[in-house]
Amino acid sequence: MAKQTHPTLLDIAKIAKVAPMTVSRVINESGYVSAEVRQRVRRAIDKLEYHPNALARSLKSQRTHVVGILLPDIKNPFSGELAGSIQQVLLERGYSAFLCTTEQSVQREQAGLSAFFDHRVAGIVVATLETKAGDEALERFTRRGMPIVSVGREPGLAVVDRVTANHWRGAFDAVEHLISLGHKRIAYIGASALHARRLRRFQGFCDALHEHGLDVRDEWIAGPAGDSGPGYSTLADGYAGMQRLLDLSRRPTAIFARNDFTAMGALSAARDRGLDIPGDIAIVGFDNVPLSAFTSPPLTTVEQPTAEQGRRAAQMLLERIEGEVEGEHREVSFDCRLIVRASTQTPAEQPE
Amino acid sequence: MAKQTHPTLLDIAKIAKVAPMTVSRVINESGYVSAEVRQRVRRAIDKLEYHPNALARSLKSQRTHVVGILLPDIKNPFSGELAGSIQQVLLERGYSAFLCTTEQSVQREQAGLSAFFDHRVAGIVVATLETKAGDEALERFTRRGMPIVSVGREPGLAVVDRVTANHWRGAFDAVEHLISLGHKRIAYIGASALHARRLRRFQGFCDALHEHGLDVRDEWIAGPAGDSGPGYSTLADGYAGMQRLLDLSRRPTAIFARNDFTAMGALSAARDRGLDIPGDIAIVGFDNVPLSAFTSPPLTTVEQPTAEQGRRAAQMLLERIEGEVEGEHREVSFDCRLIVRASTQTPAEQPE
DNA sequence: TGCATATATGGTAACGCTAACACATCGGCG
DNA sequence: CGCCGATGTGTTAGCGTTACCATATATGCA
Repeated sequence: MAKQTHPTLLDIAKIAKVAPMTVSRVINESGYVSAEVRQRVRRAIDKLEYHPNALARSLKSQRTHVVGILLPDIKNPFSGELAGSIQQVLLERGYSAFLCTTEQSVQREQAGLSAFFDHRVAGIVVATLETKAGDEALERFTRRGMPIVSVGREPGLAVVDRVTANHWRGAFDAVEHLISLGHKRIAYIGASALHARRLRRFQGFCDALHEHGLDVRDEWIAGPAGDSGPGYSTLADGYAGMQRLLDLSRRPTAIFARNDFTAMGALSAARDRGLDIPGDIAIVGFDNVPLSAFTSPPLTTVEQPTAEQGRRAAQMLLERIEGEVEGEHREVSFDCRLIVRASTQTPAEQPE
Repeated sequence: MAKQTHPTLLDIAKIAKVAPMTVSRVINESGYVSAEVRQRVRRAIDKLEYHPNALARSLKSQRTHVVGILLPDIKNPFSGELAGSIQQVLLERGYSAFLCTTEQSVQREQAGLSAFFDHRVAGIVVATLETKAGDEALERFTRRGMPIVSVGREPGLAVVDRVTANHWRGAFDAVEHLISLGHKRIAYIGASALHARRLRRFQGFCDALHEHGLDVRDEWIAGPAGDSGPGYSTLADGYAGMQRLLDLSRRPTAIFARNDFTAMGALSAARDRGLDIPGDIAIVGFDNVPLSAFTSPPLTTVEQPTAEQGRRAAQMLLERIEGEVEGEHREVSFDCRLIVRASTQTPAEQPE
């Protein structure tokens, strides 16, 4: 067992020849301490390289300065940027982050949430997809008075405040953009029809088609090969999905991909078949990852303000933690923005 | 102030009509407890949804089950994958992760390390670039008996165990691959000559050229525009660097990029100039990010086993924490692997 | 029957810190 | 001169948990 030993308040007190309480006062700059004693204590602190034990402090004060962040998977660039922006706000206000990624595992989700709870974090930011067990756990936590903010989740129960982007609208706009270019055969890549229903981006896709009198054809909805569930969709999923769509006798002329990586996979598959983008087939992505501006052709996509969402979520959480805000759940929704690049244009003539 | 209230051992003890110590025994499954009492206690625990306070436990037992992870920036896919693989091992062994990303800020690095220390983490995994202040802090921590494992860092001081990949060799192999194809004018994109010196990938690049009697020309070393330091190099850096190289009267015929994103930026810049890859100019990346197989053309690159490094680092750290291993610092180095794809081929004839 | 051992439970103190209170000493002022 | 508030320091207790010791009954065996 690697044993660590650390000096305590008492050690400092002995060296400075004062009571522990006085040392505490120096550290917290609270109460009265004479200049002379303060200096003596400071010197002892420096000498021993003393750092207060946050565990003991938290136990005594019944509050921590730690926030739990629950993310789906860290490879997803959305998660990364979110974590970074949340952390920035936390650090500025003297909080630290306890992080857990679930990687689609309910077990990991439970383990992570338990760890948060056991360590009595001051609050939690959740950015995972809803699960039954997860929602129940969160609900238990809120009953104990733990502030929670969700990011990018459906308006579920159990949650105090909610930050999200209008994915539905973003998808709607993207698909309407394709329609306005003259596309009538528009496919979706990113989740099976079964799982897609839960996704707002997919709903926006469907609603845009309906609004313009176009069909949502089942064969034009391409999920991952093994239908692995509603998790993040990858390059390989996009590639495989596009291949399936291109094998159809009645091909789509445009693709709405669930995210940029899926779009890039689709792009790659089309290119490998010798097709021209956007001449033969148009592609729209979602998320505006940095790379989307550098593909060939650059990808038309929808931007969601990820960092803003993270910052806002952190701020809202801290407001709850510090008791600046109480009462009703709050909801903040950010707009998405269509970014038209070269991967979309009017379709070539096609046989009906 | 959002106040949380949690039941304690004492609450359970009262309900189950036993002493707190007995409850503790039930929870930890230590010592003797009769079946009947155990059941009574269990029922009380379920009724109140009691969860032991990890803070109090840690304070008493003088050990935590929390590991600090210090990362450069989370957007970097290497960091993401590393964090994920470390976490997996930690969770399996009942540990949780305290995470901090430095984003090139010495101040954030210090704040993060202090937070780790104040919370008395059981150990630390560091994957940031060396800084003077950071090394000093780590050295102080080791003096206190805190186990530390570094990943991907130089063999610096202050650190117990070290996990790394042989970046030098990977770069050497990649450049030798270009040379074997007949390239003689090979450029580097990713850091200014000043900062590149510290990078093993750059050293491998230089050494390969020297070994084959080729020059390392200063004008063929392209760093980011503002020379922003040794941090991660981006798509935009690659794009801008390639533009500068293509403006030279004496152009390179091949590019060794510091990482895949830089390579993709370079690829994009070359394409925008109407150049053919690899016909006009060959490009090699580094890291084998998923996307590198899907660019056009797919990118020749060097793979480093990121997840293995993370898992190994976590294992080594846990071995130290649990006292299974003591004494001398250990070093583990993983091999990189050249992955030849379509972005490299024999150069076209060029005027000398 | 007596005594060692296994089984079962409780009491006390301590981990490191700080809120709350107690107790000084000092200057100022009616 | 006595009283008040400001200033400076110490004492006590408790946050929730568990290590350690004490106690009590049950069981086995000579």
